[in-house]
Amino acid sequence: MSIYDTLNAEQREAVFHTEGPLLILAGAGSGKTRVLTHRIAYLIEEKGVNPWHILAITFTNKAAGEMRERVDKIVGFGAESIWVSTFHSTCVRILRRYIDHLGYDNNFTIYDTDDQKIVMKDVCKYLQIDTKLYKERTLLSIISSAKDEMVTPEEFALRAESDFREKKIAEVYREYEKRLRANNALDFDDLLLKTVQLFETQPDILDYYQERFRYIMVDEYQDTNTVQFRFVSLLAAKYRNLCVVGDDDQSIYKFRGANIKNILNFEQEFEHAKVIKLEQNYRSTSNILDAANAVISNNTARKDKKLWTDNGEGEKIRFRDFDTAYDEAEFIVGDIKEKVNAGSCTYSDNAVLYRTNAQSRMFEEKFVTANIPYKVVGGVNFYARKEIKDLLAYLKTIDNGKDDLASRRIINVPKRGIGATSISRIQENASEREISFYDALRSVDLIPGVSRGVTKVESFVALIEHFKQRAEEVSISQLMDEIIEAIDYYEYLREEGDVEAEARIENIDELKNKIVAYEESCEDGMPTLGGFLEEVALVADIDSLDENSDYVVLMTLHSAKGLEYPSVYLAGLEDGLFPSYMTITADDPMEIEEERRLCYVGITRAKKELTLTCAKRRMVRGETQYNKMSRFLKEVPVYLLSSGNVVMKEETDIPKQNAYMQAVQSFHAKAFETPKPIRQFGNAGGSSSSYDVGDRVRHVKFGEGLVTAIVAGGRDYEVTVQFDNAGVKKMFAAFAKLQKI
DNA sequence: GTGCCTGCTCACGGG
DNA sequence: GAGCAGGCAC
Repeated sequence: MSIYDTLNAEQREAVFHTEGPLLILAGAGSGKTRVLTHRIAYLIEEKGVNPWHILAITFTNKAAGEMRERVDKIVGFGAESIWVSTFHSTCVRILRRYIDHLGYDNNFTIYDTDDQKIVMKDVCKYLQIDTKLYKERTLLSIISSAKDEMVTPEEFALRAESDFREKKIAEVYREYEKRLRANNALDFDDLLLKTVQLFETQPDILDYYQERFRYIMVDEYQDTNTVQFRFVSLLAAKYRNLCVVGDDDQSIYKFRGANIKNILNFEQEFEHAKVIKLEQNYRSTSNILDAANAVISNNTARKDKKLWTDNGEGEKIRFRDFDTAYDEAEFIVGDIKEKVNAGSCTYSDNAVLYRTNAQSRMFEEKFVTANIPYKVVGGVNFYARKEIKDLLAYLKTIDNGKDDLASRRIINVPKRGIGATSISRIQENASEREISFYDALRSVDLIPGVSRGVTKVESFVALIEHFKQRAEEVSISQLMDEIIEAIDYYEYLREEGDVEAEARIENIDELKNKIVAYEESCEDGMPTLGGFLEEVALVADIDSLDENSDYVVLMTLHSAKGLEYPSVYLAGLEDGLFPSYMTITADDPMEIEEERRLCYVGITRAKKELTLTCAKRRMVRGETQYNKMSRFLKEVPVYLLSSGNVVMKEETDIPKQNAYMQAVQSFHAKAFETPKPIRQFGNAGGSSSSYDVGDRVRHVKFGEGLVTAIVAGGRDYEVTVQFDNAGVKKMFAAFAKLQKI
């Protein structure tokens, strides 16, 4: 009996096919991680491949960690020399050794989204860009896509030709690049791009890695973008032992450049590629799977496949609709509490999934009130929090003074009386002399116009120099404590924001824990400040999920990819929220298909129980929205659903819409060609406030009148009313509070 | 230089 | 509803 006997025929085929390109189309829950780990074991134990020659790439550190753990379990010897890591950390490891060939220093810093924004702000100021016409966010996302597509600033400028706007953006791109380079910094996209540039310009380095990585495996292949594809192709070009695993139905990262063609055209790109489909699902009940299959079958752009399982039917899928998002959250929280109290499951068996991070707040409130342990994944990344970034900026400045953003961040935190004017003068001086911001601080007495701040700056420099000395003598955690002490950081936080201070201090404790964990994990080498900073730069929020703790997990559908739970709640299934308003109104029908794949991902996370919920009314950015139930809900066959105690009848159009909703919809049917999410108008109470052209209405001040026109404006509807005693008035529906009579 | 107020904009997803 | 730039008083 060998370990491979536990695999099914297709899985075994995938494991045994070790030479040449291989595409594994692995449906949700079809055991692809099992296949990958067994394949690694097979390569080493049966094919005699040196573990040193194996590279496995995943998307998150968490996935990498899991794979590493499972590989360690089945590979007896040499597992530690296999590279299992994310695209980004793989690239960082390569760049730390060789980026000097591209004119960077090997101890470059990595800029996160916040850092990018600060640089972009500077760039716009410098180029006198009107940030009303060109928003920083937009500019950054254009640059990001350009990098994903491997378009350099020069190429971007060429493509712009005579288009004024494009030319302007090209200028911004060039300046942004210049500044990153001057700061010896790379952004996330650069990590991939620079590695590819390195490979393309340095054949000997490429050859070294091609020889090293003779067997390459890539997980979640459907979410690779162009530059990642290029990276993998280059590495695999020599030995062609490339095994990619993916599911086109789970491609949900188009917005950050994922190119679904990478998987759809794999067989054209890599000649004689073997394709294996894994269609048996080991995760879910057949009811859940049938629902997933039914939904996804509405997509046109997909490879044909159908998941099946012999897990048995299981429970029906529960469907509940509520009046408000408040009721929805209350139901889900109460339901989980009931189940756990009855002893039928633990908290950690349950996950609540939603489309947007903003939806988490309502659930958080309810979980807190119900005293249920929970964890929200996503939202603000731990390392993006102000207090954490402040302290890390101290560490960065101490570690090497080259990161201008870090030094600038902390020079006046806590307040030292060094203001914006002094800071910009110092920055200008630093740029002129082509030295770093911190080096300029050291000779601040030579900078004209900063006389008043000189002593303050000097004492800041003395502080940093002192800690540089201490960094040589004490551990990182000790250093951290000394810094917090010296700058009286807790006191500073308490003065700043009263309510949040305690939460921030808790976060700092968490940071200290992470430092200690890093120090302990470095058994092979000395823990260094630089090493720690590098590690935290690439951490994603999802990486912090801990299976051993008992809490309910709340996260977006995007974060849930690759995870599974016995019981899943899919909340907020409303047109306008999920699928999102943007995709409904988009010209490109493919956008809805991407949303549908997201829905498919959500459904297939569930092993035993799936609960779908929606609310008629919810607050979105401060205003009440009325939404129809999601079109995806209607794609789930009615016979799979149960609604409360009553099993749904086939012919019922779910849910039964109340008179108000119908009225609102008929109004919209006239206002728009296509159905759109329904927004609030008239009074918020909702029962009988709808009116139409030709209706008699009552206004609180103007009395009674006749509605003569309703025009959709940007945010609201402009209603024209012929009042009996007050003449013709035009007013916005939300404010007018007109009552139909 | 700092702190407060106001008004404006933005609101999908993430390494 | 939140975060931020800009204006203003101290």
